[in-house]
Amino acid sequence: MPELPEVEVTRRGIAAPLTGRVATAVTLRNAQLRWPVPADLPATLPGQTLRDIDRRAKYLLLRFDRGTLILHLGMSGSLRVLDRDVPAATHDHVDIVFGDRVLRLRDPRRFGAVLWHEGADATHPLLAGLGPEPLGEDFSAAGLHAALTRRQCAIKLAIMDSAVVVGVGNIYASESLFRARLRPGMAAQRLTRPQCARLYDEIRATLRDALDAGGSTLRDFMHADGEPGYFQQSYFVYGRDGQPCRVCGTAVRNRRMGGRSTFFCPTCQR
DNA sequence: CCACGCTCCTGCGCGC
DNA sequence: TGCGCGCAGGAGCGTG
Repeated sequence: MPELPEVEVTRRGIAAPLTGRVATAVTLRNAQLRWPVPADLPATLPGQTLRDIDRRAKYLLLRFDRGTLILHLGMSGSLRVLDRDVPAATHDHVDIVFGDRVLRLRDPRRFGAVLWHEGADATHPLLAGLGPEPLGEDFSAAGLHAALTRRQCAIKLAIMDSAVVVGVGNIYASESLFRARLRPGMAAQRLTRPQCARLYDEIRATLRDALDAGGSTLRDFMHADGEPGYFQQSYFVYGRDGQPCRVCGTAVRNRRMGGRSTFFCPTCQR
């Protein structure tokens, strides 16, 4: 499941071979993603040069001459750059062809999105209203504290809210809270300033560590027959229900919060 | 403004 | 061995 580090690794992986190239064709095999892929994309995109690729939250923003192609990988999406004549497989829904190369979106669960937007990012409903980037300069311990003082919900749900901070998914929410030694169920507004500072630090450290781990796989990222740059990672608590905490040995617990599995160590997290 | 539950979809793991 | 069920999950969106 692509979280922010995986999306950033994907961005770097596809930017290197594609930036500066001209789109020559678009193939839509299945336009029914989370929202319909615009049917006129095969008419819109060809002839336009890919100038740059940015990322905002988990959205990839492919900057073309006359607009931005917004991509989201959902839960199961992946992007690869391949030779154009590599046959498409099951769940390969969209191709953006760049001459002899192709950017191919595979997304078995089709929670992803491919959208076209002309105009400033802030004018798009999916991008307007997003909170700060966790690794950016707009995110701060003080700002996090301010955002949390209004929230009565559990801290885990708060940091997964894109209005508070973007890019913290279910896995890294549990991991960040473990590293900050905070119970996922504690009320967001009850975090003290020092606790907010710790959480701020650990959200960033958790994402940066994952990014570093992913960066090491970047070398192999674009092999035509390889899987994209998702990487194995050893988690402190995520997915480790009943197994010993790596710090103190207490059995890790799994509790459902907001319909999502939430893992924590009852001893280390208070 | 805030909180919560529903929804989209397929692959996988488990129980029988 | 095979079948069917339930769960997993990002995040927008409608409702209270």
